[in-house]
Amino acid sequence: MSDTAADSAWRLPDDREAVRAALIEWYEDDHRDYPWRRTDDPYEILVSEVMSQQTQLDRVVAAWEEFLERWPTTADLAAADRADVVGFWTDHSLGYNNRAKYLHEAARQVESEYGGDFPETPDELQELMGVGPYTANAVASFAFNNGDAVVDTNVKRVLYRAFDVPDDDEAFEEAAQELMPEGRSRVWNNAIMELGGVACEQTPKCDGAGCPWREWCDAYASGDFTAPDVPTQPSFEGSRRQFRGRVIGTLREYDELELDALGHRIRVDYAPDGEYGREWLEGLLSDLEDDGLVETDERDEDDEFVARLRR
DNA sequence: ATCCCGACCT
DNA sequence: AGGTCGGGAT
Repeated sequence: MSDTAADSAWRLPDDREAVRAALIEWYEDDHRDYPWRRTDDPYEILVSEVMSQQTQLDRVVAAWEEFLERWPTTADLAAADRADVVGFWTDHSLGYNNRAKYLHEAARQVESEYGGDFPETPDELQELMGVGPYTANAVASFAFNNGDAVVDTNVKRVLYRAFDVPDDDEAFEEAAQELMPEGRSRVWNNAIMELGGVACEQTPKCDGAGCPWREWCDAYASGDFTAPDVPTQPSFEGSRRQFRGRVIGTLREYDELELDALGHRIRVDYAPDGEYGREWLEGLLSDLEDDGLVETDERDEDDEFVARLRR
């Protein structure tokens, strides 16, 4: 048998129960008190997970509360106009508008396919739009205490440092699952992500945060706190994403807008026949249309091409 | 500049 | 397997 990354010589401490107990005790003793940690409503959990996928938690709190005040249940959200949900997303600077669409669509799925009651297993949850392996396990865990071990960038960093688990998705899955105490996914997944969030950060605070795993941690022993590579994103300034965001933001202010008018409002160097002109803008709008965020209309009479937010 | 509790489509 | 998707905070 070859010594691939997945079956290389990592192993968890023998004293596994002690490792588990130490982390859970550490978490229960003190942790950040985010409001979604005090609910077991799967819809409220899902909203928090989707919002926090690429947005800092401290900025999510207010948005989460307002979102649930406006659309308290999946039935409310399913009945909403997509333009309003996307608008809310933009107003609260929650990033990727696609996620607003996913959430809206997922709410409709829960209503139409599950009669308003969320499915309770990770596999079923993954069928919901925008819900992948991570989010499915998070919702199953935090709402139903019925998830498998979550593996996100925090968990990877912790496992990589503490137990020398190689930077390999299979290995992370296996190690995480082996470590999680059976039937305790709610507290466990909260705890291990909290560890990655407040102690085993990019720059670790082992002693400051009172890390409960110091006695077992390979990195703490060796002083090597290298972390798995997280792919760095290209700069946002001048990116395509930036202009997508501007299109959404601009179309919110108008019922509909003609192509050139829109172009001039999203970039100062817009020139209909230039490098960033109609052709470029139509490509952008075409993608936004495929994403279900925008609709366009060609009017034969005056040969006018208009765009508006999709309802 | 870099960070931030992934998922989708091809 | 790789490319794409926002934007505020630090």
